[in-house]
Amino acid sequence: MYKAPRGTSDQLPSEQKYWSYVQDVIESVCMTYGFDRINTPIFESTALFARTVGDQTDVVQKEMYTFDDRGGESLTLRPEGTAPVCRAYLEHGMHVLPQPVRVFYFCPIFRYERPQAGRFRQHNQFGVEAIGDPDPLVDAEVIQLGWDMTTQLGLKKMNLVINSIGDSECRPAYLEALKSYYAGRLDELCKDCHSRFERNPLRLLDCKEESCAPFIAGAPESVQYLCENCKDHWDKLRRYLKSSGLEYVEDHRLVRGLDYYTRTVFEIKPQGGGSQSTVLGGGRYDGLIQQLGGPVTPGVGFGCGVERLIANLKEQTALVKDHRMRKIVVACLGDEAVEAGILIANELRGSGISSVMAPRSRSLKSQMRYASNLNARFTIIIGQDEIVNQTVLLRDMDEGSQKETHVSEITNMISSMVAL
RNA sequence: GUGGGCGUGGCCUAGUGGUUAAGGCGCCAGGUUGUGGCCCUGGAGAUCGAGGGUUCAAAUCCCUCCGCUCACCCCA
Repeated sequence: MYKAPRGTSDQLPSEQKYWSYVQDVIESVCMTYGFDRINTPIFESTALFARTVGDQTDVVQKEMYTFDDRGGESLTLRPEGTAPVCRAYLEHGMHVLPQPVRVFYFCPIFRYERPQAGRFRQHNQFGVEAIGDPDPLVDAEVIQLGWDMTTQLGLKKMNLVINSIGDSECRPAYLEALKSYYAGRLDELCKDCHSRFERNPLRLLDCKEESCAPFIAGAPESVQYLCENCKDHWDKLRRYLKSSGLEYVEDHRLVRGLDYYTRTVFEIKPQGGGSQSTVLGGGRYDGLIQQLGGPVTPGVGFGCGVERLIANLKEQTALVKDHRMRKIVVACLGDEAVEAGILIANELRGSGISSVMAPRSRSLKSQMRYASNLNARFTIIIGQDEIVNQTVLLRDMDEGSQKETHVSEITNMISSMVAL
């Protein structure tokens, strides 16, 4: 038996209401913030990600789905959404558009990881990018969009966490301070923190080991090492967030895993959420486009895990309406009736009404049961008598009542009743 | 990549050494002529994750592998 590959899953018909609900809300929120949709390819040149995400990051080191195509070119299934959008920005000369360019995407993301709760090898991300404006006002706008989306989805008890990790100007000094702080306590740190010390000191602040907690509490904070420009950016951002009434938590332990982030980083996660609960994460990436060979171009954005959004929706039992149209089932007795039934079903479809033929070579009882199991709104019954009279029986499955109707009137009649 | 838990019809579960593996949900069909939902009856559907071992006898005990799941690393 074939099964969906590890870490992937089918979005079954019964799940579709969540997906269309989330997509609808996302699209309308993005629209109100002036963000337009962009779609990029599902795979890109491997180098695009290796260069921007960072050679030393786990994403590049061990999580990319990379393959050579038949022409020998190394391609990679998109492991994140920002770099492709920046590539498209450059490729299509979007710097001539009014800046910042505001776009959003909704697409599958691939990472070769061990799956667990809230983590998959293929998942869907909704993300936004605002490219071409360094102003903290844009950071605030992007953050507010993300927050608005979660509230409009109906998610409660979410936390917005923000931090600033500086830029190429001031971060080196901070990293030095952090390393010298930790250098004296190396033998007291956990095994993972030893490798963090070497590979990615910022992540020392994110250790979940209890024994490391006291060191984190006393560690130097990046916001205290910000250079003039970064400090100004950080102060203004917070002022903008406050003035729009957004409640946020400053957390100096918040760091992000991708190398391209500068200054602002932020996350939205459910209160008391487990380990893989972050629903939305992003930040500013002022050096990314330059790294792609473009001119110095600032940008800010976030990625949001749609599966995690939906998991939260279900947990909070937020009401999500099923917008599927109820069906009309056409039940026929005899070959002649089937031919008449096909015509009627097609006529209904032509008027935008969902209609299906009941499975053939079954008793009427069985066809009725079928209609009932599909939660059909009406069943149209056609037998010999109806053929002769040019009529059908229209049965209301909710009321349990039925009446004989001339074939020429059936579509109008159903249209008016479905409209109710 | 590392560690824990778990694998019984499509789904949920009983069975923890002894005849044809049990039940619920779902599916299909019947309960007299062309009528659903409730009820009743019946049917289909499982090489008990796979392979090997112990035993007179294995879903049940042991080993290996595979899969799922949770956690770590890391991330949405």
